[in-house]
Amino acid sequence: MNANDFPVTLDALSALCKRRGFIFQSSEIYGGINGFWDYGPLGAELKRNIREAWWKAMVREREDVVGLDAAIIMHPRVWEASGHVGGFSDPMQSCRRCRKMFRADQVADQLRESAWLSSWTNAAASATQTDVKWDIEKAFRWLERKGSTEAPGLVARLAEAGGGRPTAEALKTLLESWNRSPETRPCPACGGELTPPRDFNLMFRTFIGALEDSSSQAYLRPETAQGIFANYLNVLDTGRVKVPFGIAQIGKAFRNEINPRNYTFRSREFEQMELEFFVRPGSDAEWHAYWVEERLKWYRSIGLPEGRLSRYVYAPNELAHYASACTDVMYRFPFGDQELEGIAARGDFDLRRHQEFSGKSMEYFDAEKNERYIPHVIEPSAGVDRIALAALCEAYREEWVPKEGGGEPKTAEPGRPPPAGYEPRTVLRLAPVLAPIKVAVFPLLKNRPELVEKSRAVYQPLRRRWSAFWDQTGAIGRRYRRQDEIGTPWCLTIDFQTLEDDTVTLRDRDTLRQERLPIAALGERIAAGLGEV
RNA sequence: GCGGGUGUAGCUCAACGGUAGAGCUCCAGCCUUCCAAGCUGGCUGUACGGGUUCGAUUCCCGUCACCCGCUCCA
Repeated sequence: MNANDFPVTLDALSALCKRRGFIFQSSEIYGGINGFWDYGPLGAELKRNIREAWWKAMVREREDVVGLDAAIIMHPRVWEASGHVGGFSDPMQSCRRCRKMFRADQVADQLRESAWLSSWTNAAASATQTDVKWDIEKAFRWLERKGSTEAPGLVARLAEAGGGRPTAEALKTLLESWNRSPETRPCPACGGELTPPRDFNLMFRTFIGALEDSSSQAYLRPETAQGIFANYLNVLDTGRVKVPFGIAQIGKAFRNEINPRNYTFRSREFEQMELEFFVRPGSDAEWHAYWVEERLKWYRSIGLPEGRLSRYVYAPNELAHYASACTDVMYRFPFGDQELEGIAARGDFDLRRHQEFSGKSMEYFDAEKNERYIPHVIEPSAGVDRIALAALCEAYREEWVPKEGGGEPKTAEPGRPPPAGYEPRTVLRLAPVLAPIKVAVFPLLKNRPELVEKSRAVYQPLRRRWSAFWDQTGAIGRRYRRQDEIGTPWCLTIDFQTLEDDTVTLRDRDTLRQERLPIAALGERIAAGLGEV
């Protein structure tokens, strides 16, 4: 890689993606809608290539993994079992000062355990034999003494209410308000003002049938994984599978993210590629390590280099209570190291929960070992859109290329004009397997019918096999540049020699080199370049 | 979600309380024997809604979107 750590900005990349038809903002003609993206003709091909590379590596080439395509909307009980409804469907309050989030129904409990509040209560309570009363004066003195360190949010709030500095009067008003309406209670962490309870469930809700009431409420799946767990028994019964085995699925998932950012990186609608790999309890660690390596290998195979990939290993206190290990595959985006995929060892949590909620036994009988158990699961879960974005970031280059051909491109130095004899180009150096268009076919000149006709004849059989493109517009150099910008690895040019001996020139996107080869050899040459042989 | 900023053609940018312009791109034609050449012609725009005004792209308000920071991301 060149010296510049992040040679591409998201601005430059998103401009190219829009200009060339990779990615559009959803509903753009109506002003756009935050958190949703549409993939144009080239983006659709790119994503399809990513999915196919994954499916090939995870399902087709393996004997121990089968595929699945489950519905997006599932029985609402699925999300109770998974834990998505319950902990996260309750209204939340966040502190306007320290920004911490609290479940509204837990604020009272958390206040009882709050350090600043007990300190304050102890200082302000004036106990008689029959009653405990708050002494405003004492309370105010505590605030003046310890408030700014122990409850800065509360002090700030009183100062605001008191017109610059805290007053006993403002305190009295505040205490009365807390007694009147519990929703105005202070932040358990800092004493600041909490927002009113708001719904922070990140699942999109919908209704089944025409009646919109609570009994018909359903959710768009926030992850594809549950479709796999819910079908575990079906696949076990019909798929002729034996532990260890996996079920793989690709599909859309939806999360009502509070604040989508970084182009397509965090979207509200996104596509996941998930594998649930079921193993014998006790072999979790071994299989987890295996899948981390497998997945990293796959990322390298689609052109993401070792140097930009990393793994984030969760510390024990970061793990969900049921997980024994989790490793994220990270990619160095222009906006920092971010997760492409999480590989988690989830134990038997999911199957056990579904057993509990559905009443169906999830036990597996292991005939070889003659034992019965609920399999443990290793879950590699990847985001298609994130991988597409990483591939685009990785591929995007601004280069200087020699004007007359013959010579290697150089990496452009940002903000400087190219040296004499060179001109700039933008190129996507996508791995050929991901390139939306594999090969472009040009007649050298468009006003020579024999060249045009011949080029069509070369093009037709190629497009039946690969995504191919034919173009006769403009000078040949311009057509090469256009293909460079969308990542087409090879361009074929039909010239006058072709008419004599049925050979064409094949121009390489990355090296700019041309080789002349017989039309009959094209199929093999391109297949080899794609690693298909 | 909070604070700040920004919205004019596909892109980069002009202009103006009274007919919105350039370069590049794109399309068509001519030309062109391998890396964005040239000539001719053409398409396309004031984010959306409301207000003020004789008249609003311009001023005001709201909404939406985008950017930056914070937050959030099971």
